[in-house]
Amino acid sequence: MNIEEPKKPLNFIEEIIEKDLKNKKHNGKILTRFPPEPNGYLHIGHAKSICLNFGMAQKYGGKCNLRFDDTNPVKEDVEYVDSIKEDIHWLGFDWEDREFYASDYFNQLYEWAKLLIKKGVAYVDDHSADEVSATRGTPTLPGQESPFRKRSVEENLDLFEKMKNGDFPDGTKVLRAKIDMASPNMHMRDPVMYRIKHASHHRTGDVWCIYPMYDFAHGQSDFIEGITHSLCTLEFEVHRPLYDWFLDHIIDSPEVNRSRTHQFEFARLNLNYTVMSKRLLLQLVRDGHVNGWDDPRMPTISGLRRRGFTPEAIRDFADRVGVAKRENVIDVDFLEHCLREDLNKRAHRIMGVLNPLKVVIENYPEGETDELEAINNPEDDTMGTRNVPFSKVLYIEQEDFMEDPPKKFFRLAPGREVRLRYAYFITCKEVIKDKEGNISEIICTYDPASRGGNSPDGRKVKGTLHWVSAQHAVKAEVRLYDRLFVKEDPYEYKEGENFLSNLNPESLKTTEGYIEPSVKSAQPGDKFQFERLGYFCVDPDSTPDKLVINRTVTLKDSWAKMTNKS
RNA sequence: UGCCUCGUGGUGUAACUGGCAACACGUCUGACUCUGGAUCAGAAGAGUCCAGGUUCGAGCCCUGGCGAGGCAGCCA
Repeated sequence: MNIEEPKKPLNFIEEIIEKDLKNKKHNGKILTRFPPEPNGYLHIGHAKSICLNFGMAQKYGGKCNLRFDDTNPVKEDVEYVDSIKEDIHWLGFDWEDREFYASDYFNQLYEWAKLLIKKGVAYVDDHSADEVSATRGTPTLPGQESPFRKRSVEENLDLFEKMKNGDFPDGTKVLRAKIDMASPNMHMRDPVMYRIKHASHHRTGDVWCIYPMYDFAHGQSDFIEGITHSLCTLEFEVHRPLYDWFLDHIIDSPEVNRSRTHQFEFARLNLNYTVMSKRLLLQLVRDGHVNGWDDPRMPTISGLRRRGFTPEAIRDFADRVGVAKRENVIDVDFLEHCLREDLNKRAHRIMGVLNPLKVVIENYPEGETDELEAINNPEDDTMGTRNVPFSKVLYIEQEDFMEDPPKKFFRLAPGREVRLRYAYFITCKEVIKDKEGNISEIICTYDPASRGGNSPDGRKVKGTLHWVSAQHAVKAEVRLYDRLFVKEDPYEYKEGENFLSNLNPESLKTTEGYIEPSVKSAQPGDKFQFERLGYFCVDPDSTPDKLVINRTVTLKDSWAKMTNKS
């Protein structure tokens, strides 16, 4: 465990686990589970839960199960099962052979339902959904008992079996727990345990036409698997009495009961400039506001992966935001900070120009090419060096030249000398404009003695620019992403509007970039830093003759910050 | 006029279970630099939602307010 000096403070879950471990509550065992419903793609909020559940298991020498909460066949699909498994593995976690489904337990659940009927604490209700709803009361008003509540055990057993056999159409009957229609906790007002759905299930096919509700499946699934700590988000807090109630009525052995599973709730992750609801994410996909679940602007795991995030960065993020019970909204900047920190250490550096400005080196021999050595990663010299070709015609970034520069502009301007990274010092001699007066190219001279980037006379230049040789550069489609929403809180909109009106119309801009030839061999998923610009990765849309590159995140830019202020 | 949970710098998370609030991110300085990146050094920023109470002493305990979130699917 952790007996070391720095001892990071424990979150409340860790405190509970350590206490339980000390008291040998579960015979010193820890077993958690990650229980997604396969009805959508996983997002960064799930990543927090995955990291927590697998992380606790790892930290305390336990295991973590993967269990699909597949109790509602009409919403679920294998497509989602597959994507969820892929995402969890990609994040770096493994459930080994412990891949379970709530549907694995349908038989057992059915038996337990009959047991509750026999105990007189469950009954078949003929009410329609509307009637059930109308008699449930409100949070401030008690509900009314159903007239079917006092059916005999025999009748209930018979009816329930007929429900199972498919004798009744959808919605005509439900099995309910007999608890307390006046309970201040709505979930205890005779909650529905089973409903009829003549729908085929992605795993059990047409074997069943009645399906258990979440509340009647989750706690028991935890119990069957021997989960010690069932971690979920805050909205399930009010379900806990019910979670316990079902178990109370199912477990008859005091010894088993002593170490049985317990639910603990933590606050879900929220990010600003982002929506996290599966329903809304689905809407974005279905209505074509983004290009699929893995659109790099989506907060889905698959979107982040395609955007160029690393699992390490996401895990670090999950670790650093912590776990507590209070509502929180985390700055997306912090997520990006964690990413930059990771990529800074590992990303191969190359040069690429996004908004090219032609530079002609007047005194450089026509047709000649020079190979200059460039460092692949200044943070890690084991990554070595590469050669970058230099020639008479180059591209630099438009923003790196100003005809009439302000005080603190360190880059190129008429008469000024700057360094081209790993290459030469150049001095701007002339600015050439087109008929409209736009700068079309600039003429410079270079100092051959500054080859490699330093001048023998020790003179200094204030600016260093990235560049690319025009004749050697590889063209690529570069996709520049920005946040999907313009508002910090996308749910804040005017009356009559919805969250879609907060979509950022400029969340994706595409441009043609010129990149140094070493990218030619890059494969989808490869990540690198374009010096001075940001981190980028190769998109799977790339083909052998067309490179598509995503901008993952920009570098911090203190010049931009300065100019934005004034 | 119900129940549950929560309320600590701008944002998160801590405070050895009562000893005058720490860490990270952000912000602002400065140093260094062949990425205006990275790195390094430093600063500002909360007196812990409010009001009482217990105590020598409270962010931690008690009482009462106020505020936020959750709960009325045959969704999970």
